[in-house]
Amino acid sequence: MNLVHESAIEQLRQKGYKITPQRQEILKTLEAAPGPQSVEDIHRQIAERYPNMSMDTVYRNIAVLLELGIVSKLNFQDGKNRFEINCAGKHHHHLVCLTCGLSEAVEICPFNTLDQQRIAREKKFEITGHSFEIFGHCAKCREKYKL
Amino acid sequence: MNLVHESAIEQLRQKGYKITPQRQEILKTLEAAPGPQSVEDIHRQIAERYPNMSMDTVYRNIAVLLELGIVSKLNFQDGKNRFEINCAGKHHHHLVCLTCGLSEAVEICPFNTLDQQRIAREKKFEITGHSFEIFGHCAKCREKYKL
DNA sequence: CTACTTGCAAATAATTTGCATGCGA
DNA sequence: TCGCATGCAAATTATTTGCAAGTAG
Repeated sequence: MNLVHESAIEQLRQKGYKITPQRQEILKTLEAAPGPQSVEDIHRQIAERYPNMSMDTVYRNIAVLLELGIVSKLNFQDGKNRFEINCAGKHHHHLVCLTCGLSEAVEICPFNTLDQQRIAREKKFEITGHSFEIFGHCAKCREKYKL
Repeated sequence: MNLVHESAIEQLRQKGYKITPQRQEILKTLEAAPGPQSVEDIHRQIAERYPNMSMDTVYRNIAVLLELGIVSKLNFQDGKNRFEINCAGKHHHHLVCLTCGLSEAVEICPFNTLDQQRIAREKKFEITGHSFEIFGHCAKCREKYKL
């Protein structure tokens, strides 16, 4: 089946977390998502099929998935965090439209290994991650609102 | 006097905003700050001298300063936004310690003009800004908690 | 004087937590 | 069975907004 899914489930199991239907739904939703999803987004999608799924379960499970490094947290400056599943070998960042709020992935990552090593060495700082988002206005909004 | 301060005041004036003591205090606080400040940080510092300064005034004025490009908004993944004054010619980013929450500025910006132009062209995306933060553990915390 | 501002309080919005019940291993 | 998980509701935290009173220009 899906390798990402299997590996996530395996990691959960190994750390003593139980494989509940809710957890699986959250994973499935993130896997199927076209882009980063907010907790509300995730909840809404699952609630269509499981009306008694609660928001806090999403929050709690996202926290677990973050802890295990299965998902990443992104901030698009609109007051809510968004999450996306980490597909190995597909490191990327986002163009975030400040007008419509939609985001698009871009493959470029300007933060190269050399710079990382230099900073780690010079500052004795252990780097665990980085965030890089590009803000602006997308083609559609520029056209629509004459930006 | 302080050039940054003067230019900020001038911009406010030109846009029809009034130069209230509250606004000046907020600017002074940001100018004197050693790093990005949260709204609460700013409020606390001013409240020592002006006990009836309210939080919402800080929020409202930060919004104005952001609008005019006088300050930048930063997100350090801890649930609150932080702000810092834009000193011309001193573009930089931050090392954010996930243990103690403190940040340190680094001069490097990996996002070069060429990449910006390429993205703008290829995606027809108008870039207005970007955020780049490096997360991890600082030297002090690594020592203290044996990370 | 007059429009922009402020302070207060109440309203939102996002996220967290306590607790009794439920369910995977 | 046993401990992690869940759902519900209440609590927190960050931020926004309505409104009457205040003040810069």
